[in-house]
Amino acid sequence: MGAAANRAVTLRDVARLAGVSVATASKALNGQPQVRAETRARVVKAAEQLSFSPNTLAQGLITQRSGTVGLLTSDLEGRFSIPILMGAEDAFGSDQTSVFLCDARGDTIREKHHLRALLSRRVDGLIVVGARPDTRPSLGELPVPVIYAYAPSDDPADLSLVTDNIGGGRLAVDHLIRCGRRRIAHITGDPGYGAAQDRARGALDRLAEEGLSLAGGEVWFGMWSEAWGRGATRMLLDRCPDVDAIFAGSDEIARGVLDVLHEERIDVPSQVAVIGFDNWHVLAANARPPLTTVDLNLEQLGRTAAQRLSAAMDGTPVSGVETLPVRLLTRESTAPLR
Amino acid sequence: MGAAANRAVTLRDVARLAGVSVATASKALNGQPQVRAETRARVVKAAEQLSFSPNTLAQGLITQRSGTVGLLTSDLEGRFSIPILMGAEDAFGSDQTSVFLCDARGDTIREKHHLRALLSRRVDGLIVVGARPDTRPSLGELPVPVIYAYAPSDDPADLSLVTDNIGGGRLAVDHLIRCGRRRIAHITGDPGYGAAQDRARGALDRLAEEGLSLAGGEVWFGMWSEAWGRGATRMLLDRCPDVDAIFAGSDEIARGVLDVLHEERIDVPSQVAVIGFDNWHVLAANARPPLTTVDLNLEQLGRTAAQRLSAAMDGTPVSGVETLPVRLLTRESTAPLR
DNA sequence: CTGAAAGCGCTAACAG
DNA sequence: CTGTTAGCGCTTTCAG
Repeated sequence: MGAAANRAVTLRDVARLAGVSVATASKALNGQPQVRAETRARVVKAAEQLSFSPNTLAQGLITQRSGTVGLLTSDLEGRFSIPILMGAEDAFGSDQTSVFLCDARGDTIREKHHLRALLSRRVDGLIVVGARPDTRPSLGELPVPVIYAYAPSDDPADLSLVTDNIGGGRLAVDHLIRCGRRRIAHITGDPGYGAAQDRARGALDRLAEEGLSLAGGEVWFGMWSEAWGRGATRMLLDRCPDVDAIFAGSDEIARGVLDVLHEERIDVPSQVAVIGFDNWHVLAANARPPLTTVDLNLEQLGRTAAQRLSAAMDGTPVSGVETLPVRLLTRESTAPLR
Repeated sequence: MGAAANRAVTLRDVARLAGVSVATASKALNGQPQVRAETRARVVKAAEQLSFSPNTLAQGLITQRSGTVGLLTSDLEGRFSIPILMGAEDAFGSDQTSVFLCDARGDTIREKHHLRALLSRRVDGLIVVGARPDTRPSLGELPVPVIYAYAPSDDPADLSLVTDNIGGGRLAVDHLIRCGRRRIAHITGDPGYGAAQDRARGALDRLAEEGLSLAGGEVWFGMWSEAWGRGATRMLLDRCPDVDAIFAGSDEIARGVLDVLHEERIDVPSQVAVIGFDNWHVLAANARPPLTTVDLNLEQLGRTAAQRLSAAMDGTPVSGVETLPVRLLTRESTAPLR
C-alpha cells in the first residue's frame, strides 16, 4: 500500500487496552522499577499488539533532547564526506541518535538556511564537514556543541578533527625508502591546497632525514587530475630518466603516472615504484597494477567526531585541532628493489 | 565556543519582551491576519532580539507533521545513492523538510532498526534507495507513504522509480549507428544484474531494427571492472579485428576497453568509437579520450522521488513502476566515421 | 504499586 | 484585535 495513515497509535491507546493509566503505561514501557511485573507484562503485550512506537517528538519536548544531530556538509559529491558521514552514523547507535543530512554545496547562504532549520529542529549537536582540508570560517557561538571534521575551523576555540597530511607524506616516502628506493620524485596537485603543501612537507622531511633530495629537483605541483599526472610524468622521465619511485599526491594523479609508465614500457614496481594518496577505491584497486596508497581513515575520523560530539553534549567540550593518523595500504605498485 | 547552551529561548520569552500574550505572539510570527501591524512589528522585533527560533518538535506535536522524511539507503558508498539523495534534498526545500539519512548497508536487521527509529521520529514519508537496480523486498504496509528509488519494490502496490536501462542501451547503440558504425560490440558486467540484461536488450533491439547483429557474435558478459574490460577487449580484437565501435556496460569497463585500444595503437574514436554507461564523473571525464557515456539522470530521479512523496503525503498516492529517462552525454570517445 | 495532575512549547478555537 | 483556555503525546512529581 504505502499510504495507510490511520491515526498513529498513542500511549493512551496502549494504556486503555492494558486497562491501566497512561502514567503507568509510561513507567512500564520505560523500565521504571515501581511497576508490578504482571502489570508491566500486560502493558508490553498491549504495546506490541498495537505495534506502538513512542512519539519521539513528544519525548523530546519533555527531556529537552531531540536525539538528533545535524551533519552539515559542503560537498556530498565529494568522496570525502561520505565515509566520514558513515563513520559518524554508526558511532551514534541508530537507536539513540538519528542524523539530519544537509548539503550546503559550498554556499554560505544555503549553509545559514540549513543551520537555522537544524537549530529549530532542536538538534543536540552538529558536525560540520568541509570539502577540502583547509581552514573554514567558524559558525560562531551556537546553542549546541559543534565539531568540525576534515576542514578545520578558523577559530581555535572550536574543536576540529583533521587528517594528518604531513604524516601521510612522511609515511609514503618512508615506505619507498624501505623498499630501497633512493631517487624519489613527488608529483602532486594544486599548490593552493593545504593538503598538497603538507603532504610535500612530510615527504621532504623524511627525505632529509635520509640525506636524500627529491628526484627531479623539486616538487611537481599542478592539478588534481590524471592528465596532470601523465604530463608531469613525461617531463619527469625526460629530465630524470633514472627515477626509481614516484610519490603521487592523489590517486587520480597516480593513475596518470601509471599510464605513462606503462606506455613507456617501464615496469611497475620493479623499475619504478608508485604510491598514491587517498585510497579512492575505484581508482586505486582497479589500477594496473593495483595501487599502494595512503588511506585517510575517514570512517575513523567520522566515528571520532561522533564521540567527541557525544562527549560535548554530555558536558565535556574540548577545543583545538586534533590530528588523526592516516595509514599505509600496500597493494602491488610498490615492492622492494631487486 | 561551541557549547554555550543556556536555556533555549521560547515563545513565552518573546511574548513577555513584546508585552503580549503567547497566543498573540504566535499569531504575529505566523503571519495570521488578525493582528495589528504595530503589535506584529513589536513581536517580530522581540523575536529577532532574542534570536528566537520556534521549536519544531512542539509545532509538529500539534500539526501532526514533523516536516521530516527518512532516506533509507543500502549503500552510501555506492555512487548511486548520493546523487539521488542530493536531488531529493533540494526538491524538498530545506525550510520545509529535513531529511534523516540512514544507511542499512544491505543488512535487513539494520534496516528494521532504522525503520523503527524513523517511524518513532514521526517522519512524514520515506524514500528507500537500493544499491543496485534490481527488485528488492517491499517494506510492507506502513503508516507513512514510501517511494522506492533506483531499486524497485517487489510489491506492485508500492510506487517505484527506476532508470530506463533498456532505453539507455538503445540510446547508446543508436548514437553509434548515427556515427556510421556498423560493427558494434557490447562488453558488459555481471549477467546476474537486471541492469546488464536490460542494457543489452536495448542494444540488441536497436541493432535489430537496423538489420545489424552484434560484432563478436554475442554480448560479452563478465564483471563490472576495468580488468574485465581489458580482457574482453583483447579477446574481442582477436576474434573480430574489424570492430568499429564498442558499447561498454559501465564506465569502469569502458576504461578498460580504452586502455587496451590505446595499447594496441587503435585510435579512438577514428578507428573504434567507445561509449560507456553511468557517467561516473571521475572515470569518464578523466579518460583518454574523455568518455561519451549514458547519464543516469540520478539527481532528477531523486527530485522526482521527492515530488511523488510530497504528493503522497498530501493524499495523492500513486503506485506501480515509473521509468525515468536517461540521456546521452557526448564527450570525445565517439565521433562520426570519416 | 497505581493514578491524577501538571507541564514541555506551541497552536487553535473561542470569548472578550 | 487580544487574551484565555484547552490540548498535541509523553514524563514526572505527588498523593493515594
